[in-house]
Amino acid sequence: MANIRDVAKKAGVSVATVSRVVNKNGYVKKSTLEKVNKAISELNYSPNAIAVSLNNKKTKTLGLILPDITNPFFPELAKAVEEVANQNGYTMILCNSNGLLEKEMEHIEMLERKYADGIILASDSYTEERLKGTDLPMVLLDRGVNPNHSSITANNFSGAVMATKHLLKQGCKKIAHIAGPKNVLTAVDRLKGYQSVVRDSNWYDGDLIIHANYNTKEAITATKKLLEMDSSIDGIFASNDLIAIGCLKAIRSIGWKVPDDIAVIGFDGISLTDLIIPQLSTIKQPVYEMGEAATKLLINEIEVGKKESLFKEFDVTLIHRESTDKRGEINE
Amino acid sequence: MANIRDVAKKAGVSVATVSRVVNKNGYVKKSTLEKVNKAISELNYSPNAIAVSLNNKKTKTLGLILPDITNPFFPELAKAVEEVANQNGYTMILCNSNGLLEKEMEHIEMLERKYADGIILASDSYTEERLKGTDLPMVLLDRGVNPNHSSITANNFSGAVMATKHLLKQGCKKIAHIAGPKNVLTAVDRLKGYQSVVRDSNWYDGDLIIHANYNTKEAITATKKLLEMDSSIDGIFASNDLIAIGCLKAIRSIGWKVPDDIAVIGFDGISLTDLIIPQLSTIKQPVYEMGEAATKLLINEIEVGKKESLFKEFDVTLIHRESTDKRGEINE
DNA sequence: AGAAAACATGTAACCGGTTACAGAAAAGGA
DNA sequence: TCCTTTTCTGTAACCGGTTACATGTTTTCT
Repeated sequence: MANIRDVAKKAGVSVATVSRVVNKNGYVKKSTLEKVNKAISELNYSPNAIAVSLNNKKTKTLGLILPDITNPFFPELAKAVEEVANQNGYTMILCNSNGLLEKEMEHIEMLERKYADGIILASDSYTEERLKGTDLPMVLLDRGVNPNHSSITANNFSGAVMATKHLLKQGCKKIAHIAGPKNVLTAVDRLKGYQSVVRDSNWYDGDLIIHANYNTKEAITATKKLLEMDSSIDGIFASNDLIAIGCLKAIRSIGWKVPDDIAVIGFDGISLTDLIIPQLSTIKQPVYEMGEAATKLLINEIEVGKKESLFKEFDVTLIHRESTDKRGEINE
Repeated sequence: MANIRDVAKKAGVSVATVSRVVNKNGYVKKSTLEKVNKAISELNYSPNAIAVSLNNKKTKTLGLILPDITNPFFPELAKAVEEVANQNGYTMILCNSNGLLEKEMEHIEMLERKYADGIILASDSYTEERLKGTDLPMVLLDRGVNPNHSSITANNFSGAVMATKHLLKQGCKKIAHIAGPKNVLTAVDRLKGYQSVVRDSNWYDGDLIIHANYNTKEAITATKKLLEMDSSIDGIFASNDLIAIGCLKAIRSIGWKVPDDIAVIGFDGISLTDLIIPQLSTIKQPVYEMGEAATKLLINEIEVGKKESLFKEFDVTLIHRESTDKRGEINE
């Protein structure tokens, strides 16, 4: 591949002039410009991005670190990040941390060595102290307010409130909550939202809360355990959609009917919820918008610098579908 | 961040010596090595990957271009690629082409400029001629044999045969096929597999084949059309799982029962098939293994060079679940 | 002991760009 | 016309590494 010296030679000018033409800065006589452009197109020259990066310490590369792209919540996020990045001339490196702090740190170090310009970190496990070594621009997803980094979140608390109230409105008399892991911020907020609604009900009992990881398998066991313990439960608010799907499977396996015997609502709004039967009610996060906002925020920090950490919280919306439709409000 | 000259100065040696220590090549006296290592750890030095790349023209970066990470088939592939890449010290750039040739070419050019070491291309739309400008190592997914590039495929034809025969064995008397787009290779192979089994049946008719894109929405319309046209159809082989899910929804909306009135089988084996109700029978591709193989092949081509193009075809497996279980073979 | 081989380290060119600086040419102003 | 300003272009240092080559020091072997 042709380099800048080849072009300079062919055009009969110096490399500096070629550089000026390519970057459209400095003075260049019209006739020279034409000569250079001719040489450029004849040699099919385009500047070596590595060499450029070595100079300006910018690679036009963003890192996206997430627990697991295989978790259906993340592909849409990744897509948003990639698209916005591309629109701004950036490229996206995808890293799976499997939720491991170690992996996260490895990835961050790698991205630093490779001179990534910034990082979007969607992490369960991150603790602030571990990050302080890094001075790369970084935007956090789902991490809550934080003095050093901007962050993007959905309103998990109010979403949980909506979900729980929705179950009540549908006529549920005893609502259980399958919560996510105790150390995950979003799970904690959703749990708090649930509690804030039901705490003062006469049927409320701490045993109605059971913890599970954000996946289907564990949710099945948890649900069975829950319903064995108390068969008067007629509503479940699951901390995310994958858990909710686990509920649905467990419920079906013991022969109960959804939503008549028991209503189920999830959280996240992954597309799967629309594909399963019965269709799952859920609290939808504007995932794409969140990824978009995170990326724009990051790019802005990279390009114009950061004044202060921003904390942006997105509203969630209730999607009412079959799995909670005890009152037949949905007409297909 | 400290650079090699800082380390050299601190250790009282030349940069060449530091480089030798870092890369463990050439001769270095034990005492010198210790001095240098001390300086390295004190300064927390790690070599600038950009500068290294500028020298050896290798970035330890792979590009993965795929139509849409949002399509549930791809996250697992992406994960495999990322994991294998990481294990070998590579990093993965993810690119969505949205199935557009233009976008694909843009991404390839960008990856070239950024000195990616190789590309894994999972493409529907690619045509050989467009690619000939590139001399980057490249492995193709789902593209069939090809003189210039190695490729990884699943055995789509034999999978389609398995699916169709499975429906027959379950007692289906008239099997329709919802095929994927005509210009997509995998879709064509699957169609051929279907035809090879049913061609000579007395009930066979070209109208039993209908085309749809690889998504749920179109599949719903297609299914309804199909069943309106011929209500004696009692089995559908869908060209992929997303289409199959569309079938399920359409069938349900007209009040038929799966699998009693009609059996449905998909293709791909995405995890969704296990989560929906009824659980979907499908032909499972070993997606992770395919991504793994593609990445290993690519890295091998990058590091040891390529002798010839390899064409590796993976076997698929039938997963028999509720959606085709007309004979009650499955005991839960 | 002397020569050859192995070990140890530094100098400087190079990868492919950008850019500060300097000098020359053209344009503008008095 | 002469001086100042603006335009134009080239030289060379620099970004942060790697490595060929030269040179010097030890070891090893006869």
